[in-house]
Amino acid sequence: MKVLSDKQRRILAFLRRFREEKDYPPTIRDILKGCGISSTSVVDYNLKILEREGHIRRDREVSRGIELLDKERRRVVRVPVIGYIAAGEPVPVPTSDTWEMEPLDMVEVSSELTRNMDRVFALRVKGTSMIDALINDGDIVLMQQVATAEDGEMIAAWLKAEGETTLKKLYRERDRIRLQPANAQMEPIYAAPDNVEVQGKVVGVIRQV
DNA sequence: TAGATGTGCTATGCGGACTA
DNA sequence: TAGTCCGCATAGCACATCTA
Repeated sequence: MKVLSDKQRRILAFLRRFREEKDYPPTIRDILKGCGISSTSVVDYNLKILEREGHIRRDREVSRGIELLDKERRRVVRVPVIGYIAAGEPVPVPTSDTWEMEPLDMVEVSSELTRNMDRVFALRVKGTSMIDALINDGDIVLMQQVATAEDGEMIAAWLKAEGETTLKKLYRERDRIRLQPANAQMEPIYAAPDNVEVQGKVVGVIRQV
């Protein structure tokens, strides 16, 4: 395998960065601008080399048809989708006894997303209270089962008196807990500290398009 | 629906480095 | 020194999509 030139490494890094930021591949002209190259033919020339060397795959039939072929294939882990999260409906969070319970569904996610944490489960979101945090109705949130959380963390909070579970950001105030929605149209929920039980914190989101 | 724009690609040629 | 290769620039074509 040939050693890549600086320009080829720059293009490869740009492809990775663009993919992570936008979740779709760049055009040749995006690469041109992003890498400070002055001609599309230079981009094409270097993409041909990257393809030949097995760093990328190109589909010339479609626009943005550049696919990164990472050498270290990402490991995929299966996460159980154990229920829904929405105000008013309790969520069946697994305990140590019920961890192996039958899930509604399973989702496959990159191990990078779960960062090898244990006790990770998924919940399907019902409602739009976290829409400003880019969590919409139908999305799936990856949760880690924890008993406590830091201020500002997004959690599944069990309101004992109301018998409800809700997905909100947690803030501790003097003598109460504020559960803050990420939706300008919605008011925060205030509750006594002993009425709130943290069931898990959000570690990732799988968005529905 | 026509023109504008975006995108991918090719043909051609130039300059520098290397080699026989 | 001429030939070859590499990396690049310029010009322009074809096609798809957008917009007035």
